[in-house]
Amino acid sequence: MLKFDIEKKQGLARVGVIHTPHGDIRTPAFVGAATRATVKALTMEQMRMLGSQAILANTYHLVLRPGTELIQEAGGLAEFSSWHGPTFTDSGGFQIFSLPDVKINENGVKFKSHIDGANFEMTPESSMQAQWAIGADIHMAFDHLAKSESHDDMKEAMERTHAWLDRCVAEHLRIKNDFTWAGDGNGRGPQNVLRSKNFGEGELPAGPAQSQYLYAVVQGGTFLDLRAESAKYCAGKEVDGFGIGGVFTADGMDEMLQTVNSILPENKPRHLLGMGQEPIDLFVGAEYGCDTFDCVGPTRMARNGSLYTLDGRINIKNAKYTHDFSPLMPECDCECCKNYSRAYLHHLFKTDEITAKILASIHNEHFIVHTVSRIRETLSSGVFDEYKTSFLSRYYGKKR
RNA sequence: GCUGGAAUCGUCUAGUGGCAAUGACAAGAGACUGUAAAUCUCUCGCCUUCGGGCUUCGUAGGUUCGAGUCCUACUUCCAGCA
Repeated sequence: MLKFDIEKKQGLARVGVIHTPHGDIRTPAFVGAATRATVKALTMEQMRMLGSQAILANTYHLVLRPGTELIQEAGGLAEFSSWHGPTFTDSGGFQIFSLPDVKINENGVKFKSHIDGANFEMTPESSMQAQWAIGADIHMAFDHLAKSESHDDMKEAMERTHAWLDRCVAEHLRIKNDFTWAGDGNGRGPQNVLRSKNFGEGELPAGPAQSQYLYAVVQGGTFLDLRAESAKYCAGKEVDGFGIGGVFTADGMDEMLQTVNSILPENKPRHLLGMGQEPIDLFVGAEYGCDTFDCVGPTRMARNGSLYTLDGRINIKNAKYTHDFSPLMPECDCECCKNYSRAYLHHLFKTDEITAKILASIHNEHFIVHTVSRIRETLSSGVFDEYKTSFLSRYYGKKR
């Protein structure tokens, strides 16, 4: 069982620590989206420097390239990418929702590779196998998002997700029991080499067996009855934590999370899948009991020139920043804000220098990581409500 | 000086007598939430009550119902010959 200590609670919100084989995650925490085993435009060193505690890669992308065998050969995702910290993998289920030409049946999903059009199939079982081979600390169950917002489609997607969850749990436990993960016990080393348990006495790996952990995914869209049903279903399963999926906007998220997180067992961590582009997502998410977040928004916004400041996002490409020699965000202590001006960033973006995307990504990722860290600190010290009010009123100004 | 050729939106460029006129870049702005995204969308002669109106393709004339497209002259640039 994944170890999760709760240090402090305030309503549904909690401050805690998730203990993974690759280290601790002090929650609430923002997990960097490293879809293809890299956070776009950033090195792992830069991720460490800006304060990131964990990364999340995507099974679908890694299965296509470079393939799970190679990652296994490298010693797992952490070794391969040199991210020597906690790792998550998303199941690939989200691709059902985001790719065209997807055929879904009860067994699984048939995709066409977006790279070369090759036929590709993923099932709950193959997703579990791939995630074990990739070797992230925390895996997501293979889930299914609805094809529309209607209650019928949401219900169908939820029920399929539940059926698949049972198969994910069974396969996860089968792999866990049939194989052991060898390592040095410190979350380092070749712990990601799959080995049969049936080897001889002297062949046992030196360190204690490492494990990997599974989160169920709660679905149900914006319908509270479905969310409640899904939360109840997932809560009853032998899983280590929960992902909350299918959320696309902060509108109504408080009520939805209140429903879901009141049902989910308190002693297991909860990950709000894909949310965190807007600061309000993180405040509401943490306030209503989510422990970790991931989102491609911060780095994508960065590459497209949309940069966070305490007064809201700005488009650094706008002409008004041509002569603005002030730091992007004076209150920020990231490498970008400490060293460079808005005018310089503007110039880098206008001339399409790759440095523009690097510096912007450092800042945006730092901004979001740091904001969630502050959420943790203020929850811990009991001034979360004040922080939330002042942050959001300044960030969104008259818009809210 | 002679002989050819060329002059179209900030730049380069398409353009058969029925075009406010092609494409690219530049410029201006917007979008982006478990990444097919260093991507995508819109605007880009002036005015508009969004129906349309007005002025445009080096300059000035001309032919024609109609000219960026044909003719004449001029101006500038390019090439070759002097």
